[in-house]
Amino acid sequence: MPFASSSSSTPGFVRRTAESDEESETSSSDEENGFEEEPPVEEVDAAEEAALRKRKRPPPITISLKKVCKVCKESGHEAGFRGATYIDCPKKPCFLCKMPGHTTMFCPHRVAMEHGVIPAPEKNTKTSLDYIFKRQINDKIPKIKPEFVIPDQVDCGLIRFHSRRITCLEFHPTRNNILLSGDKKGQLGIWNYVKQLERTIYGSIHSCIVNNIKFSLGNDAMVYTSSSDGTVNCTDMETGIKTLLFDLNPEGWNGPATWRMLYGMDVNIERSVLFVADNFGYLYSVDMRSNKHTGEPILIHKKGSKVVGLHCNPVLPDLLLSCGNDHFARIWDARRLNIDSSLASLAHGRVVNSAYFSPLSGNKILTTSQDNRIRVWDSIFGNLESPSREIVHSHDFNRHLTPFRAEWDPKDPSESLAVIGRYISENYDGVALHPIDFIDTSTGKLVAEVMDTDVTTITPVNKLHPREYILASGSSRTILIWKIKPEKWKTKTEPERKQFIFNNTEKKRHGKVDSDSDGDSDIDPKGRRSKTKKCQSKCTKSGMKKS
DNA sequence: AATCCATGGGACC
DNA sequence: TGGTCCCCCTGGAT
Repeated sequence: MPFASSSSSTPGFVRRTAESDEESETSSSDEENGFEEEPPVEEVDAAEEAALRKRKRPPPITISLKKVCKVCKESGHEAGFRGATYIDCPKKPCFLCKMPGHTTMFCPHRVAMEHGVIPAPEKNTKTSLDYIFKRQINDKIPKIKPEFVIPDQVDCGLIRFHSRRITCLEFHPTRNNILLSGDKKGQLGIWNYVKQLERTIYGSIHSCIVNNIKFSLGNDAMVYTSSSDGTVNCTDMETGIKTLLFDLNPEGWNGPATWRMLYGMDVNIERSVLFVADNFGYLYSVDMRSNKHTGEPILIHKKGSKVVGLHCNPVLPDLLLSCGNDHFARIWDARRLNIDSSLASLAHGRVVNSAYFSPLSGNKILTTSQDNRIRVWDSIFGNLESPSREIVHSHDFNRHLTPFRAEWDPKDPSESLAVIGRYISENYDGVALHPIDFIDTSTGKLVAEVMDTDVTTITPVNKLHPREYILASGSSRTILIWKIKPEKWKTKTEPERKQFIFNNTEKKRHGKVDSDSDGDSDIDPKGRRSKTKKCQSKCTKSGMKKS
């Protein structure tokens, strides 16, 4: 059993570890009057003019007498945070669904905490009873699809031993308690999350971003990593000794026009072939027995564009799925790879961050695109012209974040449940938090969301354990482990949405702790006690490190 | 404490 | 095809 099994108070599961996270509290302030602290109008204009002069541009010819919107520079409204709620610029398209005519606040696809994916305008016209009623009616609607389980209780632990942001996570294929992590700097972390202090970091595996961590069947002591430094390495987990398998930049750095980076990687276990793809659209195959590059590089996406991801079909390993910056995901027969030989091209509105075959049957495809849509194709043997469903979800990202990827729950027999971090924040009791969403991809419904008041950063990297009810997340430099108690998991046909808010500081707990529950907080977003027990805080005062 | 910047991607010219 | 500017939620270095 992970998490040191002990009693329900989980003493072995230390939330804070030595040297971990002094700085993690920085952005937790939530002034309700941030706008009142803006400098006066004259200063704003002076600063703007100075900035413009600096850029050697003519000064503005108009003098605004009011505060201006920082997004559109017009007066009359202001975009930005009001407390923990972000107010959109009304002149811009909705930040969530990208359609004009409304702001994120009133987007029909808004993930609003009170009522799932129901359009937000109802927010102000209905009481919560209406939603309970509606939900109960909905529960009566029969479902054809197989059942799956959603979390009912979660427990959380975190650690910070990377020095840069986490870029990828992978559970060890056979050792249940081992999590591997890659970071922006090129380091590889190995963490036994049951024995908190048992962790290693290998600092010289790569020289920049680790984009993929994979294992090959047969030797689970060796871990394969690909990186934006253009190399694939095979590292012995025990010794940290690495073997260079593949190097796309043997000449060294000669500028961005020639520097090749590896973003996609997967292993065809049957054939012992490792596929990697670069930022110029090319696919490479490496024989894992001889560690030799085989064949010629093949252009699989628009020339000069980045191939973002690769995935081999779990049932038909010769089927290869790729996705790229050219707005396409493509299916290939790996035995007959050549230019223009793709079996299917799946069009997307923007860059495709990820594309995955479903983990059990391999028959479905789940993609995440920067157009803020998760797409599902229900059968690779069916019509692939258009997706079976498009789910609007906030995962637009800027360059400072690891791209969001919706990933299947490998344990869900119905191949419906997926997990993905959310970009847009919600106001959770005065704090802006970015939850991790569990989505039923068969209906598009949000069935659960988890977040921690100690982690105010965005959590783009998420990985579900292949066998256990555990979610690993990477949020900036922090790695989180969410344990979803198996005995508490419910099987449901129409899942009720669950929130898991970890409220770990005395400040945040103030007045909201369920005194009967041994320190477990039990609040809903408005600070009222909720009907069901939703969240558990495992951070006792003694377990916390205070600066 | 404020500012800079990383080698991103899109829109627009 | 290339240059320029813009961007809601970074975060380390200076």
